Amino acid sequence: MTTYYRIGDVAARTGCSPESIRHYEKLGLLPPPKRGEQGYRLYSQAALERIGFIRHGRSLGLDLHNIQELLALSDHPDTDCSAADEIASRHLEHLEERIAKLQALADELRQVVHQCRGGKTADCQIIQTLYDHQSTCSERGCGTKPNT
Amino acid sequence: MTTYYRIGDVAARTGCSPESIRHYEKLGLLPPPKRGEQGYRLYSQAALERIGFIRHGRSLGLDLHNIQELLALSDHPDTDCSAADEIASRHLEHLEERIAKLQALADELRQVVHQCRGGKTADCQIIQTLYDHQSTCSERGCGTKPNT
DNA sequence: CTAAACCCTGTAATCGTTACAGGGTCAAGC
DNA sequence: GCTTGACCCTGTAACGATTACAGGGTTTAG
Repeated sequence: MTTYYRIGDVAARTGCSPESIRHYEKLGLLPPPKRGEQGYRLYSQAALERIGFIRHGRSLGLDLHNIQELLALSDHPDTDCSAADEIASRHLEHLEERIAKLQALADELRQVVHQCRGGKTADCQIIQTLYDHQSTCSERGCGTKPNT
Repeated sequence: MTTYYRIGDVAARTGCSPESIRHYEKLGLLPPPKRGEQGYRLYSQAALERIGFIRHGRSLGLDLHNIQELLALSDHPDTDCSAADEIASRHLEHLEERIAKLQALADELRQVVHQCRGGKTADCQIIQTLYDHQSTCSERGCGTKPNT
């Protein structure tokens, strides 16, 4: 009596494209689903929830590797859950670091934006700033890695 | 009398790996450099500054496409520089959007982190939250795209 | 004279997702 | 019947920026 959904239905219900669902399966985040007569994938309600889990994790910015670890924990209800806490805490730290970096970049950009109204590029403050390494960059440790 | 640098020297001076330098050349951000007798690339001071421009742009989070446009503007000093302002402003907006999104994610994560000290994963608040779509997600428009 | 440290080219990996190509299956409408 | 469109399948390549090879040549220091 359990209902099964084809991949298109699942996509519509979860907001996760069929391509991504197949991708998750290939990566091992989803178990190989039942197959219908023509080889179509058939998903149970439990699979739907697992996909929801993945999407929610992604929407939080977790990478698929972390999500896989969380799913593995979830698959073993008797294990200690401090590992889950670890993953979430670590990700939160990453987020906070990234926010701080982006904030610094935005501050830097704000200083140059709108400095060149109507001028020629020869005098453009933005372009000058990009050519000038020392100006805003050397004080902080910002010259190392491009920050996404 | 102009000094020329080999790619390794340039890498050391600019903090840009040789691979990236060759990559920028292939993409057309850098003109094909002079070549020494053995085919080694030889870079002028001007090329060094151009690479510095690229790196600084990257460190601000600009993508290579935008940087290429800025370089093109810089190569034509007589053109109007409002296009540069456009690019910088647009990027600043993107940054601010991303900061806001990451901020929201961090807030959401903070609510679940450290909720499961010492428990079993069966009761883990973090994992529960991920399974539970409606909890924190539906109010805002956060269920759509994963945010980097 | 040999080993390390360079340089070259070209290709493939990373991450998550999307977009194809090339093919099969099934429904409704003519 | 037969076509059209909407599905599904597999496998591969694209995106962006960087890194890591493989497989080869050159220079330099010991």
